[in-house]
Amino acid sequence: MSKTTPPMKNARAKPNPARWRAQVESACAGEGLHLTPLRRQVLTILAESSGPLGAYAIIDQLSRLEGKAVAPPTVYRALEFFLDHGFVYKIESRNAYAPCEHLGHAHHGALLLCEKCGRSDEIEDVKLDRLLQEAARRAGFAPHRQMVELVGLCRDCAA
Amino acid sequence: MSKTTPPMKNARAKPNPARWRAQVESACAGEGLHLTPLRRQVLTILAESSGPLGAYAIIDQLSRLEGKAVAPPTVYRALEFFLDHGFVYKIESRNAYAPCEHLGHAHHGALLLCEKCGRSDEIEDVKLDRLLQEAARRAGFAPHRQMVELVGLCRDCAA
DNA sequence: GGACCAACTGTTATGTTATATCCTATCGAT
DNA sequence: ATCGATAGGATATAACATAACAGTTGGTCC
Repeated sequence: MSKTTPPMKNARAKPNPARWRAQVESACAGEGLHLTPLRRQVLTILAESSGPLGAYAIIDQLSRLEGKAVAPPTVYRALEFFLDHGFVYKIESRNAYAPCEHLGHAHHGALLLCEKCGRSDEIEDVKLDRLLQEAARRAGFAPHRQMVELVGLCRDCAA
Repeated sequence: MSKTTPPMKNARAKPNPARWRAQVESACAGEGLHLTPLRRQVLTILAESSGPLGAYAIIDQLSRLEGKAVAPPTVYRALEFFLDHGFVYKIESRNAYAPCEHLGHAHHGALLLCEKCGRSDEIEDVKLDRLLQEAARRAGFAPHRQMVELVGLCRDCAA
């Protein structure tokens, strides 16, 4: 098994994997999106992971679950589906993927990435969003997608 | 030549490549940093590019300049040097590298990335930084490095 | 029903980005 | 002169991502 972006050692479990799954399921049902068996598998893998996963970590896990080799495009396509609909976000600075809490609110969250335990927390801050929008506007820029990632130590690891 | 993150087609020239070079030179002199011939070459390549460059675009250019193949670690090591000292920033969402304006001010800038022309502008916003710091602190998080990237259309391309 | 189209998945191959490892050269300090 | 520290060369490989094409399924239209 290759050494791909793993869920880091001490990463704490997601607040509520089951809830996230349920939210995605209902959102898909509501919007007529196809939550196929394959996508459901990936959903489960992401939900049950203790932290953000690299695409190849997902590929490895899925291969185990399926009992046969799964090729990269299979997983990347599932990820694309989740990304497109805002169910998952990509952590650009790590090439990793994680469940997006705050499904409703057009996920503009900022990411807090612990460099010790690998944990990834999402925070919402309306003021922050407004400020970003405004700063962009002043520069004549029309933003479309935003990424805010803070790398450092989480509360637990700072101690 | 491989198809690596190029300087995008219409990317406008950097405000002042020469000034940036001079700033880096003087900063290195001041802090006793070794600005070796190799690093100087990479500096020049970055300064003269019309936009952010991928590592392999730098490798290609450097290979041309040197008249012989340059291996990836050579360039990655030079980039690491510049990144460590805040002379260059990495655009995580593009895997590209660009000169860092605002050398003095512990570059906390936000990046405005035009998805049409490829241009990358850096904006400083003290309020934004404060807000981020504060939001992190509220979450018990001690940030260390921050990345703020907005992808969208720049003024010129919006028209 | 049969023709068709769109969405999804499988498969193979390849492209792109980044690092590990080991070795050599240079230079200043002991 | 030796030694350690820093820089760079060379080889190999790891890690991340997409292109291109083929097969399958499920719906729609006639």
